[in-house]
Amino acid sequence: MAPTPAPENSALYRELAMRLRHAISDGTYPPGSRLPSEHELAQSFGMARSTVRRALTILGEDGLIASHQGARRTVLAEPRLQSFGELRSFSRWARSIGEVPGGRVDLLERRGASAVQARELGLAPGDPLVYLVRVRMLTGVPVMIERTAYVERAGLRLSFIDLEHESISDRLEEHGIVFAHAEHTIDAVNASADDARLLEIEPGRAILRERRRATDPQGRPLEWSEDRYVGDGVAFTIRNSLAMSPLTRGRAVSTTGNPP
Amino acid sequence: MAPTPAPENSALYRELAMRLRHAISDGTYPPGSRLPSEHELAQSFGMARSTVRRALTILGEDGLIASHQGARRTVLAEPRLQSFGELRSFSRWARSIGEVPGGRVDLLERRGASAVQARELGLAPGDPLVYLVRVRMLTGVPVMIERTAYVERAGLRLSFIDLEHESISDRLEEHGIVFAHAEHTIDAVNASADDARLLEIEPGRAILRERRRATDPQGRPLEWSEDRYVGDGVAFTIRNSLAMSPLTRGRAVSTTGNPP
DNA sequence: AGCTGTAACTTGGTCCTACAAGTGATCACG
DNA sequence: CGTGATCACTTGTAGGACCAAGTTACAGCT
Repeated sequence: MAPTPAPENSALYRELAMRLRHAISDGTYPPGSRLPSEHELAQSFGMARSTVRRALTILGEDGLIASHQGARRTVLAEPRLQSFGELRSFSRWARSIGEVPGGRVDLLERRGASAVQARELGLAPGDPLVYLVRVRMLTGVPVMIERTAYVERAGLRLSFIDLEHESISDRLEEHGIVFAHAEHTIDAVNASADDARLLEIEPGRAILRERRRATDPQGRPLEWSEDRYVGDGVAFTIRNSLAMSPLTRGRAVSTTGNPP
Repeated sequence: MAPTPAPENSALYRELAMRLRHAISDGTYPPGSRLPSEHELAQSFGMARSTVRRALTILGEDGLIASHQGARRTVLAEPRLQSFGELRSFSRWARSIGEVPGGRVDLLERRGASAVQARELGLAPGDPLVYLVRVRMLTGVPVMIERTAYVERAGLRLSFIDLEHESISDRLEEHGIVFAHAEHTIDAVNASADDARLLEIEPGRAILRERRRATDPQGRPLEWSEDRYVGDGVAFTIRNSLAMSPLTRGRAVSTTGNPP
């Protein structure tokens, strides 16, 4: 058999993973049930067992199925719609849950990198970058303040974007700037007077703070952002397994200094 | 070549992944440098390319290396000591960062499941479970309140454990109760009067709340826990990539009701 | 010097085989 | 009727082959 040339960006194993995910969420394989054996899947989809295994590995990493030597795989949970894009982009996430994303630009300027920003973006202090502060809303209600420093390469493209309504991620990707890796640090702080004003809440309310550094496929930093979510508006969810755990608990570092 | 019989629980590819991880953290392959090619690694470790690839896949999922068709893999970051065990167990985590874990039991009793607990643990409301409230400390300083509901199977073992000093996870594993999957939901709330008293902070301070459901390898729920961390004491970190993203952002659900 | 085209190298994807190790159900036997 | 041994099935690990597609470096040409 000739190895299929892969029609689009879709590999066979990713295709199958997607199909199985759907099959789980549409009730073909409800939680608690067992999946067909690797052999059967290979047979019925016309691919090799190794390819099937690769697809199943993905579902396992997502925490959707459990597997043990000797026994058929068990469906654990229904998949949540989630993707890297939804996580990085507020707009995409908002649309995916049926809300209307909105934003108000509070500040957009070219400036020199602070010490923290320089360290996180791999620049020298004072190197030029683009700094953007936005209040993000879900269907009119403010839920998050976003303070992002973009490296120049990405940031200069921002001038051409309608920041109030368009998705920065979408636009940047069209210009060949792709976000591939991200590191998120999550903790809790009390709302400052400034936060309270922008989010229309009382000062002191609990804020879920996410600091994020995103890089391109080569690992070069693209953005460093501090997002502050209204405490009771948003939650983060992680699934992990013995085999794979991308989540770490750490002592909080006081990188509080995100400049005015 | 006969496939090596695997000396311990260690598979070849996991062995190699571990070695590479060490090689990265000890500076052999510093961030920014490129790894040897799959072929070279296979050669020098005497294994097949497919096995090497499997090891490299793991590092990629951990966000340690970036890889692109055609070019050698690039080292992105140093590995953080992290493991599923450290994430689930406060004791293990504390020891791993060089602190002395401590705890004070506030409450331990057998009781009937509340509606929320029943749903999360797959029980009927009123079914017996074991409920444990502890204040956890790092080197004497309280940093977290842990309110955990164990299914009976796991919970009944608790009576034999010295809850103030021993690690519950360690002990339960010795009894054949293994935690294999977990789902964590993280948001921020303000400290209640009760929280403030137990954690020795002022009421209203920002609290990082982690709700967690852990299951055994078969996917059967073992525990459902709500942990409240002092906001400026602890942070969670997640790495993710285009290829894999176990982290989801969701609207906060008001599962606030963890009983008195 | 600068550019271009090509060849060698490198990773991505698919398929195959073989064997080890654990599970589950059947079946024969006491 | 229970019980234990057996065996087919299933997943885990390892090795290997082949080609596609992207990157890099170098040689040679202008």
